[in-house]
Amino acid sequence: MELRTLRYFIAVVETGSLSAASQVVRVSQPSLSRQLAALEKELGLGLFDRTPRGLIPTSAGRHFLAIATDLVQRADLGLRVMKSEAKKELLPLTVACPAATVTHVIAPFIAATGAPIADALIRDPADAYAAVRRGESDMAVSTLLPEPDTDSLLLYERPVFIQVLPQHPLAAEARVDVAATRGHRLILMGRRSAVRAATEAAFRRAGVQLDGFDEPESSSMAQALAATGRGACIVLDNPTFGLVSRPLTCNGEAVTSPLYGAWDPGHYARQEIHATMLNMRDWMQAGDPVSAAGPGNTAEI
Amino acid sequence: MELRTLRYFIAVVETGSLSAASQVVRVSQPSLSRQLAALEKELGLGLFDRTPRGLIPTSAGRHFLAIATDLVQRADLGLRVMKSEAKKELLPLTVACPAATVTHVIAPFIAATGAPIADALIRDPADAYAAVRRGESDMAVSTLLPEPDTDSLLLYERPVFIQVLPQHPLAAEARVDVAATRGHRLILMGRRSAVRAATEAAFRRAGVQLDGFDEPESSSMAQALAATGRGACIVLDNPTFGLVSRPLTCNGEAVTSPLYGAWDPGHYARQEIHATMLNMRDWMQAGDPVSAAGPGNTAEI
DNA sequence: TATTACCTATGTCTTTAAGGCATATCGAGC
DNA sequence: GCTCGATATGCCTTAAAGACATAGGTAATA
Repeated sequence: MELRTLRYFIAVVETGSLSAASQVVRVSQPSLSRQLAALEKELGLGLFDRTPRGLIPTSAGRHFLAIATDLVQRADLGLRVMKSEAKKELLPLTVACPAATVTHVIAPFIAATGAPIADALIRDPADAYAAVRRGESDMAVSTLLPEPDTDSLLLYERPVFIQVLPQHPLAAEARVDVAATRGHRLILMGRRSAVRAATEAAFRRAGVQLDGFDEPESSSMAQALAATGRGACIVLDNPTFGLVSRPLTCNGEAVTSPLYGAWDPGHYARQEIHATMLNMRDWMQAGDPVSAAGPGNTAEI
Repeated sequence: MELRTLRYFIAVVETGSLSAASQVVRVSQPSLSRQLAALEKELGLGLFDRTPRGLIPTSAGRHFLAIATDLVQRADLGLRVMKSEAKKELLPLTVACPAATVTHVIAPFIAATGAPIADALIRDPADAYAAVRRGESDMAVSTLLPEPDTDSLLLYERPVFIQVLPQHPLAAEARVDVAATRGHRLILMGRRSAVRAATEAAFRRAGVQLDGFDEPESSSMAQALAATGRGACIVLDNPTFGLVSRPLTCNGEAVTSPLYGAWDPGHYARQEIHATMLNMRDWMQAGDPVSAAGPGNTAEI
């Protein structure tokens, strides 16, 4: 069993046929046919059911797919790690996180510190950790609580902002208490987001009724922005361009939503990932451009 | 980079020379020389310093060794898992645990349930978890608290026994309270064992002074047995052949020491390992031959 | 029902990489 | 300077991967 064979196997599962896989791995179809047969013989079981329309993996084949992808993924990762070591530079890391986190956290962090983050994959908060698990990225940044079997870190307790058009009455205040939102229409983004949970908890704590945010528009940023034109307020952790952002407070305390970093404890470059995450945490806590911004600064955009 | 190459690389690191490694992997020395050179070229860095006395790995080489062994180990494990699946049987598991655990727990468990445990590696309690981490065994059973990044299970709270010769006055009691040991010489095995910790805690709780167990003989079972001839009492969780074992109690409650099971959460057969561990736990809790034994039964041997 | 259009499997040949043998080379120790 | 034990290299052999042509089989379709 060699890694090459495993790559062929994976390509066949993914494409569903030898002919199609042969295009992907740039090897002739007969060669694939023979090597798969040899692999099945070595393992002692059938990995595919052959049909005239292609190959469909058996249950053993699906099981082996998990093993094979794990191995190939680790091998590629190992190669990446060693090659970066050869160039005597830090391994260029990739991070999976929501789109707003890229623009508001990752990009400024890279700009400020030169951290070795080479690419960012846009993922839902709920899918960011899964991307790490699938090996698509080296680490994840998300608002959701990391799963217990990953290495993780609380990066920052990010303030939640009330975001309105400049002419909105709430824009006159430096900070907005939950009680002060009474009579205003609030829009919370996402059905199961951490910001929504933190906001709902704050309103519950303050004993203030909260309504009007399960509307359909709450899932679309464009519709939410349109609603601000009709006087609505968006509740979000990342300031929105064109709106004035005012920290939301509850009994004088800022309402916050956590931001976590997570990575695979079995990653060959876990030390470097851990170091990068610690840097990101320190950088955010020392002077997150968002939270440190005064009313006339970044938070105003 | 293929698995074959990685195996060669590992053999060279382990033997320290191409000539010696060529004996191990049954490939000629020149072939190894060439393949290692090709590997170094592919990675873009030197893995070894060549000396007239052999090859010594560079720091990059030592780093790559960790990656290579991890990959090869997982590949072998994957092959094992698939082959057991091919034979439609459970994967024959191996367990690392202390010697006494084999005779008193693992062996009776296999005999009673037919669990798929094919082999047991004798390891110190402190080294059992490390054996799993090194890939030497699929799971570990130990008295020590498992490390947080492994999957683990509390198997059983095992009673601690006072073990004496049949003619010893304490043998007349069905159970021995910590207070009743006053005036007797106690021997605790091991300097940092869980049984010692549990026993010391029980004596502290009862306010009874405990002494005489930091003697040199406490580390050797043979010397401890000899001491019983001079009236001493051994404190252990596993009954000892030739001695009478009486449960140790503290304020009426049995003094116990925990037994844990642990395994690698990334193991390809983690479900099967988990199931086996759950079976072991249920079996121990339903009727551990040691704890269930009356005074005239197993505990008497 | 015959045809067509896709598949996969197999026979045969080519190419490439691994492997083996002999030997050159090198450095430490005597 | 010589020997010994190591690695590296030239040259040949072998085995496996790969390519090409083609056989065989099934589903959709005329």
